[in-house]
Amino acid sequence: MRIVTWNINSLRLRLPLLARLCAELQPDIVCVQETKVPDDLFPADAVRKLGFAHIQHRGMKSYNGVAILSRVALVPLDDTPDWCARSDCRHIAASFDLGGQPVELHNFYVPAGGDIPDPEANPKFAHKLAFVDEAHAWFTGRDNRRTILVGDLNIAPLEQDVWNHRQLLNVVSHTPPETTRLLAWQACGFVDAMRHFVPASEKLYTWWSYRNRNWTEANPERWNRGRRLDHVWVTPDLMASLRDMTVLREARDWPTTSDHAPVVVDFTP
DNA sequence: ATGGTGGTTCGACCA
Repeated sequence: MRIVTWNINSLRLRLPLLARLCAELQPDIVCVQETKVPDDLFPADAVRKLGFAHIQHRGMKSYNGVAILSRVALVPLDDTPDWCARSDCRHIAASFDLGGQPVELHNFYVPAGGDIPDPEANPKFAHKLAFVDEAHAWFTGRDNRRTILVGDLNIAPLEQDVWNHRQLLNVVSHTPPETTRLLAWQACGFVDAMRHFVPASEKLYTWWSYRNRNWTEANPERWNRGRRLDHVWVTPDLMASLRDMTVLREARDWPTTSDHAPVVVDFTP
């Protein structure tokens, strides 16, 4: 069972790249964020042609939007909160069968939080912190079993999740109020599945800014200034099923691609 | 300290 999470930054614009991803990786389930497509305009036919007969999507005009594209049957999970009472299409969940038992899959797109890391001065940052607190509280109140949580969480929690820890300590995505909250949410019942495969002492990124041009090895000044904003968490009862994890870094070099790379995780039943 | 790029939608907002 291969699951991919990818902030695709416009599903309609990048349908050809989704096709390429599927041709190269043959994923069973793809969780996408920032689809930027309202539900009535969702390109369901094109997605079905890629082999995903089972689709759950929650979108709005212009912003946000999440979807789960699956080759295997999905049972939608509808009793999820309206985070921060905004109806802004940042979470969708469903369960599917893994080895004869259901697994619950949550796909999140956490608010980016704007530029100023001060909740008093920046309502977007306050929203981000409140969103993570709410999600933490909701999962804390549940019996988390056989659950996978993926998505663009827009926070790089560990020192080696950014290209320069000290330099980014006051940059939104890596500030202590964010990283502390994210790790507290994770600790309420999850294991970091990416760090299960790559030790915390090694650099690991999933996002490279569009604004950093010429980020090639030939340009060491700007090379590889990444952050790990995308995550895969699992409940401990699924750790024995974890088989492999890859950040498809090469996808960040595809023409007209997203600023996020897909994260691929393989499970065995 | 600033501005750098990209998507949605057509001026401004968001990332």
